[in-house]
Amino acid sequence: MTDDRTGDQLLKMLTALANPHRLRILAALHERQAYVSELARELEMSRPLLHMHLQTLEKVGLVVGRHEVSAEGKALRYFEVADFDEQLSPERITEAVKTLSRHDEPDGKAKR
Amino acid sequence: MTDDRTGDQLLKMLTALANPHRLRILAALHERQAYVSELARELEMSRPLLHMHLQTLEKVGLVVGRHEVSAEGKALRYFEVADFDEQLSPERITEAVKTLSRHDEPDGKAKR
DNA sequence: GTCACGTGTAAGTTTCAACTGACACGTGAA
DNA sequence: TTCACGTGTCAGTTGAAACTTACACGTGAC
Repeated sequence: MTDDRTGDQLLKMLTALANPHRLRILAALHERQAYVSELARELEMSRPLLHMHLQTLEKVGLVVGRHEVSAEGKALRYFEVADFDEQLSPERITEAVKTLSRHDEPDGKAKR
Repeated sequence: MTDDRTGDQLLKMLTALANPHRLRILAALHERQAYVSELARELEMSRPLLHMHLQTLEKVGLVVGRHEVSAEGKALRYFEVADFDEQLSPERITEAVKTLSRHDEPDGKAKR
């Protein structure tokens, strides 16, 4: 499950991780899951900004969100970290690059 | 050597890796070392662009360069990949974030 | 009804990485 | 002396990511 990740997927994962806010978010959610506003307070960032970063993380599967209704009837959005494990080494990268798509060739479905 | 990497260093490494060109560069250099112009042809990218990416990679230590004079007296700049091995998991990230510096507090040497 | 707290998102700005094109310099070979 | 090939760097453009502000909506408590 961790080795059949394509180069494109690895690149997306790296892109998602290459941000201090998102690293902090992952660390915080690893301690305990939380809902958005709660997490925004804890990390001292604006809620829209956190929302954006959470979307980025969720899109690549590093985090999973779910809806939950609190006892007071509030519709909360809880997030928790996904359980990933990637290795970064020259060998691993060389392997991944083989399945990394190029965005310059006119043979694909790109506009030509 | 791989565990005492601070959060800041990890972030820099991730930032450097989060780019398709740089992944390709690492893969190519893992196969065999090469000098700049040579590599630019192989990867079909402009030399200034490659030069820039190589600098980025070298700055974080993912690649090391050295000067070498060819038989014809050309001063060539050879690069090879460094031997790195980093693990990416929620645990590892949580650990790294503890040593991740914040850039919003006025206690540092930042302009205030 | 209005406040406090939660959700989502759209619009606009700012910041920065990525990229191109051009210049400068050095060498050996024709 | 000019060409082919190597090096390095700078100035300027561009496009995407990051971020702020503001709006819209829903609920239970006062």
